[in-house]
Amino acid sequence: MITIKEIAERANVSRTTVSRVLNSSGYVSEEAKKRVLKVIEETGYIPSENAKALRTKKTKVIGVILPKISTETSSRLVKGLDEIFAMEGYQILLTNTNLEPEKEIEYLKLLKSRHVDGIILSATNINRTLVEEIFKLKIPFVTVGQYISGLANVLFDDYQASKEMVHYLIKKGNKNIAFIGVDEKDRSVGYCRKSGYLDAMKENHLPVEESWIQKGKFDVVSGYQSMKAIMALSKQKPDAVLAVTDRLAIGAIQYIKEICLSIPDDIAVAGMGASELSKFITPALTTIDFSIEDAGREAANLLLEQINGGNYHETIRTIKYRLLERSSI
Amino acid sequence: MITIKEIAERANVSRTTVSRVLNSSGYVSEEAKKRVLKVIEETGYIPSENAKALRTKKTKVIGVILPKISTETSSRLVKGLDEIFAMEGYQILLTNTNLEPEKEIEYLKLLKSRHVDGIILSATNINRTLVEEIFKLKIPFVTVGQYISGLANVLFDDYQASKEMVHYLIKKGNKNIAFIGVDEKDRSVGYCRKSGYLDAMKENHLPVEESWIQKGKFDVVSGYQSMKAIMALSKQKPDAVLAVTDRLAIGAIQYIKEICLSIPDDIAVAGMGASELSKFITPALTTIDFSIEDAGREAANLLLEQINGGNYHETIRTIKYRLLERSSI
DNA sequence: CTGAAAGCGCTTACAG
DNA sequence: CTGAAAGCGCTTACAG
Repeated sequence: MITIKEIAERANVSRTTVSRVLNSSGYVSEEAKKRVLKVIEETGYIPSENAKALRTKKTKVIGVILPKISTETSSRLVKGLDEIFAMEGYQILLTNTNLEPEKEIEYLKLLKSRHVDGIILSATNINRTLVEEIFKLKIPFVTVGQYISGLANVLFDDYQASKEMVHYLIKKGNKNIAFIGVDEKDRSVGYCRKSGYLDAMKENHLPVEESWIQKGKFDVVSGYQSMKAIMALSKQKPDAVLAVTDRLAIGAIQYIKEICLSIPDDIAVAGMGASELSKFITPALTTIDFSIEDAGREAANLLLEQINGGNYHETIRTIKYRLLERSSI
Repeated sequence: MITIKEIAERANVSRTTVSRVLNSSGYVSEEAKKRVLKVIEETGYIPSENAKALRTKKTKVIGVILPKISTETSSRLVKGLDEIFAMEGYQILLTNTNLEPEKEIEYLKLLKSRHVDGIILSATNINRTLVEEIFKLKIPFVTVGQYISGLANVLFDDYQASKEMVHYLIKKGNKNIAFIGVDEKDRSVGYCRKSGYLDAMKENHLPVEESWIQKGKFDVVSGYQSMKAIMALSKQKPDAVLAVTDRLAIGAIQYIKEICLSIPDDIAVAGMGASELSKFITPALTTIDFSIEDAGREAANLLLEQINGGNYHETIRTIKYRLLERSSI
């Protein structure tokens, strides 16, 4: 491989001078500069970022920790991140925990060892050891999707979104509203969205039958099963259902169609997430768009602020969601 | 930051010895080893991959160049890649050209400057300069999706898949089969899939009306428009349509529904790509699953072979596709 | 305007 | 079994 040394020799200057033209820093005579540039052009020399990083302590790479690599959420988030980071000349080092919590810590260390300039964590479940490790790192850090005290957070308004959807259902004439959630260990999707539902029902003095509340697992099949359970177990049959995820909602729709009830006349269905799917299924699904790309952009900007300024105190940015009215309600 | 030097001092050994226990290489007495390990534990020392890479010329990172970051194809590909690379301790450095050809070359250089151990290129349009740059790089390299002579290629069987789908359409009783394609500059999706269609029609002695062949742009809207054009311009109305992409097919379905024709009775619709969408729209779309994850795994393995063995001659691996029979035909 | 030299944090012959 | 020293490819005070 060709190095700065060789360029220096060929151009008849010192490595210092080559470095200066490379970084346009310090004084270099036009003449010397021209010679150096010519040699670089001829040789196709590309400076080693690695060596540079070792000296300067800046790698211009950002580590991203994802819970799952090929979900729509992950790819929308990465898209938003990349938009900002690419503009500033940062690269993204991708890391996928596959939902295994030990991997989060493993990757935290790995990213540290690679001297990334900052880390973005798309979190699902937060535990104490993870948080401790994050603080040990002492590195620019932003988490998105789950709140971690003391850090920079980009959050979705899970509680309000869920609440607003219930209000919307009620406004549309529904009263007996069932709910398909997920494990509450997932604080945002599991706990907050359920709270929103419960509080909205309470505010409207609407009773909630215990059997109306079922728990699924982020996939279509468990949406189907949850809906089935709701219909089987409830005394008062619901006239609407809110699922915390579009896929869950789609599963519910499948079951409702199967038993030949009509949507939204017999049962209205609400999803959350605004997946691509939601637009094209029949009936088109009314859902919440959490604007994941915005979250990505916001997170990138927050991280950049830390990298450049060094503002490390707790920050919370809540991303605006939109309720997409379609035909399932 | 804490370095190997400090560990050495604290453990009362040389940096050499610390390095040896870090890499379990060479002889180290149990006693010395124990001391070193203890200090590492206490200090939470994490060796710098950067410094290591500078010496060893191995970074354990793989550069991936994607045409678009948040498509289903990209994320399925990355998933496959990650499965293999993660097992071998490689990280993925992600790079997104956003379909701008100049960026491909830019990122090629950037990845080189970061001393990635190899590069995976998910290609769309191939041009001469790009190919030249790739060869200049002299670095383990695999392209997926488009053939580049002299390199390791992971390809989809676009021609055969398209042909088989037409045969299937014919077997199901369709004769007048229209076609929605894309620009033929995209050799795989545009050119090969169209050839497959044309040849299958010819083999079956089926005439093709010029107006049956329309060109879209990878999105739902242009599928809709293409279908509209087909219906408006054709003398003999088609009884089936093959779209080279599921999104195109979904656009076609939208238009067909809009003019109150029934699918598949009046017009059968075939897609390609096996997007998530295809499963859930009504009617469920018959399509081709190109097994993108397999392609990712295959590409990763090919690259690893090059990295370890240094086998640089042309290779072609064609990934098996599956025809998914659903209700749109 | 220019260059010699030190140093970033590692690994690896080499000598003992 | 262990360590001194050189070197990976850069940048950056410092001196001139």
